[in-house]
Amino acid sequence: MAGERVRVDQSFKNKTSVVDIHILVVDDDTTSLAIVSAMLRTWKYDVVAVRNPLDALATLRMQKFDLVITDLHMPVMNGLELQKQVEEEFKLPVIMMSADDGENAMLKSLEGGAAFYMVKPVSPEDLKNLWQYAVAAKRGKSVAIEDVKNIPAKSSVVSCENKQSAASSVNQEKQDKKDSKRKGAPKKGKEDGNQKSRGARKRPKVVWTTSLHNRFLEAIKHIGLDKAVPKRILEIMNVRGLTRENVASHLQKYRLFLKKVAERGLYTSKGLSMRSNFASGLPPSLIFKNFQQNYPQFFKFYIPETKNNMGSLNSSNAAPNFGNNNGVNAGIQITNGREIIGTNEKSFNDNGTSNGPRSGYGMLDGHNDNIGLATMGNGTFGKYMEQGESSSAGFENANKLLPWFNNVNQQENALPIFQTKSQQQPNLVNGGENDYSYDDLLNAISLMPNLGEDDLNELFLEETYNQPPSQQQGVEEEPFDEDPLVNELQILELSSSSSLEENPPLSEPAFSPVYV
DNA sequence: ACTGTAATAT
DNA sequence: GATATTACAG
Repeated sequence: MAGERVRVDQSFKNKTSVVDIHILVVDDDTTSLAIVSAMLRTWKYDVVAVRNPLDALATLRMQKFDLVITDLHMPVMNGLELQKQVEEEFKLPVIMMSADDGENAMLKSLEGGAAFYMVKPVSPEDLKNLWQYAVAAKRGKSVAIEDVKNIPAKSSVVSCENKQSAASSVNQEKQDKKDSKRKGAPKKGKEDGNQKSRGARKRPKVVWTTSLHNRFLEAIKHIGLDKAVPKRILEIMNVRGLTRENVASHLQKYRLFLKKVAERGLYTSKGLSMRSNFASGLPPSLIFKNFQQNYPQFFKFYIPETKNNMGSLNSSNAAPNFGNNNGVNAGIQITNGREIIGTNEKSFNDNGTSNGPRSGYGMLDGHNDNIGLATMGNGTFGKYMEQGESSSAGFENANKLLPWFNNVNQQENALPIFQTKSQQQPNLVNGGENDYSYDDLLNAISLMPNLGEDDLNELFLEETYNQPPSQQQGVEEEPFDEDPLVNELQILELSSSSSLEENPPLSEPAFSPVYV
């Protein structure tokens, strides 16, 4: 039902026109309705016009739309009420339209959930770029909003991706970092500014779109976490124009992210944004399903004998080490906010060179949204360990665990992950082992401290806007160009020549990487 | 030759 | 703020 696709004309870059965006226009004023509809059609939108909200709802139930534009003031049901209903039933973005330019009406609409507010009379220009709302909503994230003017800051749709990791108040542990390098003298005898007019970068910046990042994640998964070094990732990603430096930079950031997440215990509201760039663009449930399918063997726990033994883990139970040459032990490190179980604060920043305790960052699988789905409540680990007495949310127990994959030694690419409720009690959840439902997600999330309603809402929104393919009805899935602006990066043809046989580069790219 | 890390530039 | 570049060290 809500899984229809939005196809963006490849040529939109020049023509600024969009095809296949279905818009429902609702206005009791026939004239206004006709004008707006006509204007929308000039921009090549597919438009259906109805005169009252009830008809609108009926129409929505019969036909797929990407966007609803409604007048605010209407009899029987006003635009706000309609928006609520549309939101609830169809999860479509609603754009409010009204001659009322009062702040009150605008704020009410936007706060009520409208994606945008347009004051009548609307101009063609106002309508030109509305497709971006549809696309943004559909993808649960922002797109490159280019020409839309006056985007209200409160828009719930626009740029929701960019507000990732807002606070990030975790920067405290790092200031005392003895600033070893780059301190006094840049030895390299290039003191003065002989900057060779580096104003123009040879290559523009790579935009790490979700898809490109997903490819990056897939490459890591493909290679194996501990072997995932820039050069190798680059090979596997197989993206034309992408440089090792690009990958290294991104990998650096990615690791920082992982570290942060691991340190924070994977569950805080602000620290783990479901919309992080490092979260896969897939909906959480789908991610999880995928993960389960891809790594069924990983859904077991290893329970360490004691706490604080991470640094002395022997080879048979060591966490995967993907800090390849610096002795960093990677593994999920559950924190209770202060102490990191399995290592300790002192050793966490230890930069020594001996075999002593090392800190590290937890590694997640490429679809690290999984961490957000971890169920850590009471009973979750009942199968594997004795439960404490806590009857609260149950994190106490979790703090005593150091779960990661049971095959950590067999496979170099072992990935630590938490177990889900579904995984444990497959028969109790929707009767299907592989079925991760909303309830499942909600259940898991709700057991995590510091997750507010907003987070849940976000999750639901994302889930809704990104229906798994299996739930899409009769809509063929084609690669979606999330940012069709530029298309310079191309996937290289699969070169099956060299030593990549066992791990051939990814093929069949499903994205359009871009430069900026 | 390559990597990770961090500082710094764009 | 995200990404690139650079320096440095291993």
